[in-house]
Amino acid sequence: MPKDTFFNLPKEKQERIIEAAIDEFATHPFHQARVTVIAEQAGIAVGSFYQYFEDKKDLYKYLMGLLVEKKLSYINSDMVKNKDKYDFFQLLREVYLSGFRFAKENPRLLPIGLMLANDKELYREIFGEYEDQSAEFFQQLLEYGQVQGAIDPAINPKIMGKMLTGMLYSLTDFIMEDGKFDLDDMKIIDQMLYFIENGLRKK
Amino acid sequence: MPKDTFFNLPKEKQERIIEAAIDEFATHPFHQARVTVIAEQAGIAVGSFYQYFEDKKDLYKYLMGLLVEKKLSYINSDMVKNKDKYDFFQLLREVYLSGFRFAKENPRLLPIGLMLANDKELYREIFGEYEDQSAEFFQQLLEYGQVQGAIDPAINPKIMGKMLTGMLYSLTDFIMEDGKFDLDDMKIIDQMLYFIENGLRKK
Amino acid sequence: MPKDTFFNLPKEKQERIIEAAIDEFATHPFHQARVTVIAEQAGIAVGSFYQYFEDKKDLYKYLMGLLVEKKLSYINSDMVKNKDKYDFFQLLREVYLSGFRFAKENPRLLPIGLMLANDKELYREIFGEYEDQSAEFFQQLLEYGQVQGAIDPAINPKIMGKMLTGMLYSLTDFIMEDGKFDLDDMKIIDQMLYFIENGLRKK
Amino acid sequence: MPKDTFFNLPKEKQERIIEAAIDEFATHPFHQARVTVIAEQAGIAVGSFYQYFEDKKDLYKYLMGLLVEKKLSYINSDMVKNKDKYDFFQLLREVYLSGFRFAKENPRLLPIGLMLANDKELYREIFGEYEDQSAEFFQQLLEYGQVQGAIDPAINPKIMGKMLTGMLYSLTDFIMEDGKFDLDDMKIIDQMLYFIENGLRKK
DNA sequence: GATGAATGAGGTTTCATTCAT
DNA sequence: AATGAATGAAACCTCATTCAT
Repeated sequence: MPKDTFFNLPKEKQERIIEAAIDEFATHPFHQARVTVIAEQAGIAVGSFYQYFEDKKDLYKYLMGLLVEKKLSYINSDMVKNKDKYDFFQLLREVYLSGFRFAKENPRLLPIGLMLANDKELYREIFGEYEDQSAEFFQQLLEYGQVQGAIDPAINPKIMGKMLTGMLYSLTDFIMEDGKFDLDDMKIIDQMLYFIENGLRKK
Repeated sequence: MPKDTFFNLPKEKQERIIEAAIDEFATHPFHQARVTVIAEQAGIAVGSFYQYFEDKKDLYKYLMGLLVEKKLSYINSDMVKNKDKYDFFQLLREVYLSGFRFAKENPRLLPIGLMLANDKELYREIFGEYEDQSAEFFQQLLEYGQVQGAIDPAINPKIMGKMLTGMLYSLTDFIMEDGKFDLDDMKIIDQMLYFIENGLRKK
Repeated sequence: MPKDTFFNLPKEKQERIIEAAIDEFATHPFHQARVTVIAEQAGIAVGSFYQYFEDKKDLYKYLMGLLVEKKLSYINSDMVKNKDKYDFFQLLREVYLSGFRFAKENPRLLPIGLMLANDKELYREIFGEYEDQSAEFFQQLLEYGQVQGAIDPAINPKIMGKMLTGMLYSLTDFIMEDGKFDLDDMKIIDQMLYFIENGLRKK
Repeated sequence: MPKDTFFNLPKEKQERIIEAAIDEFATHPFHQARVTVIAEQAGIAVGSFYQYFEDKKDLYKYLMGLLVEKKLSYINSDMVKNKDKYDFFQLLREVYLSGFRFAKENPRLLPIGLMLANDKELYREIFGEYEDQSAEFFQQLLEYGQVQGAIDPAINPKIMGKMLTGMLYSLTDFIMEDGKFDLDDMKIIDQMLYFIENGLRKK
């Protein structure tokens, strides 16, 4: 956790630092990211950095917290709360849409998350041992869908949960390569769901 | 490219070095991987390392080449050559199976590829600007499938190519988390294809 | 010398600062002692510290002055003034006793003095070039004792002055290791003097 | 322990490094001593330093080992082995003489030992919890002397052990202030022993 | 006077690469 | 070719001191 000194800073300055950090961490894996660069970018002295944060990792963890928090803020909480009022495919669409919107509006945060995912050691230090929640979430959604009768009972929720996660990653890939595609956003989502729906729906 | 001195080495020694390198790069991102460790592991002197390779990156690039080569060796070349004799879903199954087998038999190579994928700068240096070939390959396959009449014409090959890639990644994830799942291999592949087939087949 | 601002402070606050400083300097050699810790302990801001003292050394010097002053306050000034009324061994006993009482009642001050004694550079800056006064004092006492006829004339006052000093240090060592010995205080002093008296008295 | 690389160095270079280290540690307390200075003095690169030693503390511990070893080499091992052939005061003289000779010939090592003695934390790390062996040694010698009948039974060996240690320290002080005294060496030792003998001998 | 954030020089340590044998 | 010591450019982090309010 950042020290109090950080939170006592004017919002504007806090943001400058966070922005600088995101810039650095988005372009370099943790160990390659340099405190000096962040400080310089943010227009503060290196010494100040260490008055705000315990060390480089401290800032990094904090950033990850923000990322998670922000990501969660994108999902329609109303739908989550009343998920029994919605049909499986409506829920799925919502999940994909929220992931999509988040990625679209926070493109620089994406690579940070991805890099972390590939540094097992660091990942564990930050998120502990807990597993890829995404796949698990989809798995539960699928089980629920099967109970509802919307999903083909031949589908194995565990395997398919993983697959839906993989496709979600692909979706964010589109965003990261933005500009290279002339497809409009809705069309992408619709395509995915069209495909998934045909693949999963009970026949 | 490694220097001639490297290729003049007895095969056994070459292999020892490659194995050591794989070990190190599989557990550490490029910048974290240490030449010293590789040399030690391989039982050679650090100085020798630099007589075989230009520098750390040189070895890394070479390794990547091997990886790609090896990966390609897993796909059934007969099928590729005579792909017009096969039906779309047969081809797809073959691709997934080869990816699966490769991952299963070369588990240490997987994380290397993943880490590289997250170091954009390095990636570019090694593979240049050229795009995710996997997605493109699937895209072509899909287009071919549509011509053949096997694939629903409402499917957008570009988008779906990306999705099939994402699912392929998920598949390798299963292997990397091996032991945690009690699913038998064929079942996983079958499930995936069952789902994909329902999702894509012309109705 | 501390600035006026320090002396204008309420006595209570001055003491808090001094106490904090003693705590820090008693547990860390000068260069290891941290201004921040002292300020925090004393409940003042770091900035304030520099309004009271020129710098860290300033406080340290001041502390040393206090230490010396306090130490001197322990010797029976009446005896010093009328030292011709007393016999050599009475005087010696008084000196050892005062050293003993000082150490006993100010245990935290002892290590500060010891540490300083080992940082020649710093020592010189604070006490200048002037020599170990303790040894010199004992030397004079011994010379006086020889004149008096109490001390064996074969004794060399310079050498023996040094030795008496060394034994005084050993005495304070007993205090610093307090609790480890089950000897009662008077017994220690008596032993020492018994030994010294036998060693020195004119035969 | 220094790494093998250090011991593989030509003796001459090893010595240059040790000399440089002694110089630095003799004039600065551990935390104040700078690796850079040692390296520069020794005429090696900083990087080399770390190829020879784990870190600063590693070198320091090694130095301490040398010091102890050297110190022990000064005592007449023949006498120690056959100590029952000697009289208490002969043994004591030998101990003081060896301490004296060591100090005389290795004046720069003395302050290092003294500084360490005052950094409790560091001391513990290097010598563990074990107590001032010097005092204990003297204590045993005294007990032996009492059994022999040479020493006044009224003497408390524990207290007096400490005192003899204190005087030994004073003796080394003479050496460290060398040049300031016009006393010749033997005279100092003789004086001390004359005094001690009178103080301790059974009457 | 009081505060506590801001500063930056300086110290330790790492490691890719070069050099000398 | 083979070796492994030598090098030095970074990088992280600490903390006395100054500054601005």
